[in-house]
Amino acid sequence: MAAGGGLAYVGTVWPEGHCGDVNSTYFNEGDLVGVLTTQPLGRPLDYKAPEGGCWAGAFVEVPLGPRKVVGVVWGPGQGDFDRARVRPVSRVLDVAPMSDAMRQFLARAADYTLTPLPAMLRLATRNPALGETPAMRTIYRLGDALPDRMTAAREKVLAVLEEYEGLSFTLGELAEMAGVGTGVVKGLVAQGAVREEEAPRDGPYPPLDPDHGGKALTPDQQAGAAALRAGVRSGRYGTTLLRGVTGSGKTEVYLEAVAECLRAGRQALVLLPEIALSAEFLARVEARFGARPAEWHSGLTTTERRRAWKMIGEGQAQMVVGARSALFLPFRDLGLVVVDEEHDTSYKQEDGVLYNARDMAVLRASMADAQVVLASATPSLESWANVEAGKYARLDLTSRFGPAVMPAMAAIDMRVEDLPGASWISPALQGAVHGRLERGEQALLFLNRRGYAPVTICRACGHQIGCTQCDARMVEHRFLKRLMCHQCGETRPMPETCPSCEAAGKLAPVGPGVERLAEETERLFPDARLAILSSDLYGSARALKAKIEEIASGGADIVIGTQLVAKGHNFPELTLVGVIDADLGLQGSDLRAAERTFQLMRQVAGRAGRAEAPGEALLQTFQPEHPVIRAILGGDEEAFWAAEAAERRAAGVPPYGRMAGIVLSSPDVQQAFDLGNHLARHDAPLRRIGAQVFGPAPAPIARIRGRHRVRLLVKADKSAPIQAALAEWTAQVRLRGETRMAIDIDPQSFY
DNA sequence: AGCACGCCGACT
DNA sequence: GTCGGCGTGCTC
Repeated sequence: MAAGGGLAYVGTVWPEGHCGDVNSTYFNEGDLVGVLTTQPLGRPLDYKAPEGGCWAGAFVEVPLGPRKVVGVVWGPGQGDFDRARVRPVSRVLDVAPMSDAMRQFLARAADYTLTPLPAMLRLATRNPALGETPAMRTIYRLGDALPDRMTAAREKVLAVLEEYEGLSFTLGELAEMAGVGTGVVKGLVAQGAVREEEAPRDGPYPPLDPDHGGKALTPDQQAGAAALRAGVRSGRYGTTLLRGVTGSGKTEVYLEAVAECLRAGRQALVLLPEIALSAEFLARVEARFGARPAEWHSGLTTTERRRAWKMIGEGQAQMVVGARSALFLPFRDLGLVVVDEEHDTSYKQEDGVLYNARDMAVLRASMADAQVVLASATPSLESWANVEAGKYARLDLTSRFGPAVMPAMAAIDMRVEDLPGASWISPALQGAVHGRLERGEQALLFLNRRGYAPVTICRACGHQIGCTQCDARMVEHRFLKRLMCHQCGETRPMPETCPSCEAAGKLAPVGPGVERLAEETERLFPDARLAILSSDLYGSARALKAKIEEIASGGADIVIGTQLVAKGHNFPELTLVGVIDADLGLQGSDLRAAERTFQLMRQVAGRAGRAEAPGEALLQTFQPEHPVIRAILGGDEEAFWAAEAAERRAAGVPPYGRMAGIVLSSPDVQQAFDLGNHLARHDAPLRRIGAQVFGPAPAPIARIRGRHRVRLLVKADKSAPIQAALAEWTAQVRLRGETRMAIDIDPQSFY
């Protein structure tokens, strides 16, 4: 820990023990060190250690050509560069060095994802102003002298300082806590009874108390909590799949594991999908531990970001609640990683690097002797298979917390419902909604499609309006009065005439989006208060979260939402969920279509009936006999997973085989295809490990932002060393001009 | 990533 | 002649 609670900042000498690594190396002045920067050079460059030497892992500033860049001392220098041209490290930055374990983790993660190491380092240092001296602020502490005249106001100020000795307050904070004006504090300063000090703005986070506010747990929860606590106490790596239906109290259970981790003096990380990172969740953590944890997500300001990054690196933040990139924070001593909603597909996305946060969490934990808890109501097939294979432990929370039960689920067979054109709410569903409205309960109509209508067609010539930059149709957003491409985000005004045949007044919307569904709902239920929840309707994540909270507190009778309503928000009044198009996710030939639809439908249905009133979920479908629809309705999850697993195993695809997607993109289709064909022909490195190449073929979205995309798929045995083979294979080609190659290990979709 | 170098088309 | 296009290569 930094001396003096973070006061001894400037010029801190990071001692040996501080790194958390017993065997970290020290380099004397003039020694050759290898410094890794975020510049895409592929490997560390040699520099001379600066005056005073430096530790391996130190953050440094080095000259690179005419510039100065930030880097990390990765290890000893290579010594293969003309010694006379080696330049010295400019300076060592005043932040905690990167631990050996963190450097190893980044290296392993880079190997796994076939990402250049500098890009990996960028993920771990994507935070502001490391090189700058920290901003200071004035804080107020108890002084040595007594005031010559004691008043009631002065007493209050001194009482606050005595009660919270060791904590530091700004002028405003102290005055507010004492309930006095700032003049009183200033008066005490003049008399020496209160001392002014300069302290870094980046202060430690308030301590969390593992025994602050434990809730009474059900026997089921107690058993789960005990098992997780034992895992944390072991001080070794282990992964547990914590399965429990919505409302079964998973959060309470894993917070007990966090508590045990805090007791052990180690740091805990809770990963959430970005959208689920809500004030509600943070309030629950605060209620349990008596103070707010550190946060890490895209909405932080530069100052908050730097404080979190530095304090986590010094072990001055015991718990971090964050989105997936929090996995790359410089924890001193990580003892537990919770991945909540572990099946969520947003864990696998581009941050410049293609990685799956769930898998990287397991990798990082295994290298840090930490425990992993994967929590979900509907686990991914990967995790299910890892449990079956004995790699993960499994805990099931079966009973729902409180009096509510899982909603009754039923299909509405749309083949026999009599629906006029341009309407999507069947009479059966309308009836159910009426019933809920009469009882003063909330209903949710779920449609996983943003906008007004997914297709705009010309009734004169049949033309469908597409994006000029992408191979995708423009989606009408009536709220914005524009057409929008959901691939590149480009918008343009809704045209009056057909762009193809120029006929006027012939453009017609086809199919529903949530906005159009809202229109129909308004017609059917003119007296109900409507709310639409769609990620594009609110300017910011903050505004969206505010809207969600308004709805949760009863600010709407009917909620119309896209999939973001499925993600971990409590709507206590909600008792009916109507899925407008349960077949939507089953179209196409994606390998994971069944799994995703199953997860999404179960999750959405789980929104209904959390509190006292029993819930009901109705699925509108044109194929009620479809095995996935039947599995969703039947609720036999084990049977569904087993059947799905058997199919995947037979096909030799993930999680029973390994796959990689290679996307080549270029403004010129021919160049992308030529490169793809060249790779496909020179597949010796892949054949050697028994892997097959499919393609090249146009990618699922053949053009995005004006770049044509060509895709190759590689399929190999589970045990085959696919990364090494892919590296050798792709090294055979050199990318020229505008052509780009992206390698996606374990892709989420396999069209 | 930047930034320099260098080798070919249309301008004062 | 020379300004400037961006392909290629280098950065310790």
